[in-house]
Amino acid sequence: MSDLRVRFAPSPTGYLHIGGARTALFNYLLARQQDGTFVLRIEDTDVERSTQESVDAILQAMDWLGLACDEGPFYQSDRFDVYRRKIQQLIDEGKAYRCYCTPEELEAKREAAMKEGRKPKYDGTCRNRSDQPDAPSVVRFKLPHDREETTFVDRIKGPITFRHDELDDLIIQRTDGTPTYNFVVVVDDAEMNINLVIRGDDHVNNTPRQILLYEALGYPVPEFAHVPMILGSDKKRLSKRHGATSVMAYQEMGYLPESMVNYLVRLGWSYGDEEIFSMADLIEKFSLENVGRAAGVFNPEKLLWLNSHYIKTGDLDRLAGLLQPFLEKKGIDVANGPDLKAVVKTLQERSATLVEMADGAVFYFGETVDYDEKAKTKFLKNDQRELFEILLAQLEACESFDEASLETAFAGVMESTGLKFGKIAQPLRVALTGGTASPSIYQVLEVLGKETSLGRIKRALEVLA
RNA sequence: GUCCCUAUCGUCUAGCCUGGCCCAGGACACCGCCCUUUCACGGCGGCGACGGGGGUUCGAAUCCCCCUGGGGACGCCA
Repeated sequence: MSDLRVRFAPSPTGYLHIGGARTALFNYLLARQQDGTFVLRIEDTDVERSTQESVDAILQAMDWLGLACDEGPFYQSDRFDVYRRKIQQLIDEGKAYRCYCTPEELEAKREAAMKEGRKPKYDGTCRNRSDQPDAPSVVRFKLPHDREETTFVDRIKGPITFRHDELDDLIIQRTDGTPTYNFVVVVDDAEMNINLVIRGDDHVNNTPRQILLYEALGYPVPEFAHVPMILGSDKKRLSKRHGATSVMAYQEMGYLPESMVNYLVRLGWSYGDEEIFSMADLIEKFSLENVGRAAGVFNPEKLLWLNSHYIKTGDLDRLAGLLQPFLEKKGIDVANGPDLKAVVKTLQERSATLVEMADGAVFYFGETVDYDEKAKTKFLKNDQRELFEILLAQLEACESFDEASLETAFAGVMESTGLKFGKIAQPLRVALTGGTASPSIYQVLEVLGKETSLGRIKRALEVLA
């Protein structure tokens, strides 16, 4: 085991979204690759907005993607006493102080600053006061001014420098006594010995003050790697109006987890011209050095393409198992039909999602099919009566319904009717499947089986008009 | 507004560090052709980009500067 320790630290205020999943994935890949440790920490210091349902949803999504953690999940809500001690320590050392300014006062100052074109910062009103009014207070970190700027070398973006006069005294404890994000993230990452923090780009601005906090607390400063954001097609931050952003929504839409993993990793990372990566490939090949520095646009079409690839090449047994719930959701009793593996085999080349596959599979189940109206009027006409009767006789005589004997039977039909294959196949397809698009007619016959196939042809004979 | 990040086809990207092999390669999408019993798959081909301006250099997508565009942050959210 190497000493690399990384973590994923979602806040449980909703489902796991695309962006979070990618961050989690990058952490996971590096941990596995370097035989390090992947820690999962639930950032629920905002007691108001955090829910157990969200925690469960996040855990479920990570499980679906195959991102198992090595330690955790740890909950920050279990650790409030640790934070309280550390805050007291800072106060005792004169590195933090109580501030009695009200939210209203602060808001007014912010607005005024913005209006004057200044960066809205806390003005330090309470920084040096010695009285202790009997009023609600927050605790602020006293930003050290012993140097003018802080620089860190981001593993993805390179060196980044912030001048300290851009920073202000941030609140580390709220009026209600709970600690804030920028404080707990430092304490926890330090206490959990995290030495590489991989997180979203939106945190670079927090990094310098966090570094100052590490120093004030006497902790070693970890390395940072800030991964770019994911945008929607309009280059705005990805949100629900761009479509589904929840990882699990894609499972419901019939996506395979490996498609999502493959897509997510290629969004902002590349390995030459390669497009297809298994988790094992990624563990071997992933590197922060090849992660791009600019934000990327989420492209559902490419995800769909990857999904069709993985369905096309997927294991039949597994796909059958994954497909079953989608069929059941449509009210289909899979026991009343052919072997699911055989069904999948006929459909995997023509389905981009499991939902599509389920749609395409319904005709295999049940005694009869519902005819598509247009298909029926076009192909189930009275002048096809003779064709169907010959078809019926030839297929009846067909001992086994394998491709070879079916071909023989069709040759017979073509000979006695003088029709081309297409003229036979299309009406038969409608009789068998109810529609004009399906797997190859031989496959359909074979999978449906002799009894069902003949039954459906007989029924077609009854409805000819 | 201020600060930070960023910039190759519509999108994801290779190339950039170590200038010439790049009148820029791959993938998705799109278009056409082929294959074909339908729908698909597949094969072949096409469309399509170095944001702009200055430098440096014999030579720049590659190095430097400015501009512009895009994103992010500026919370008693994380």
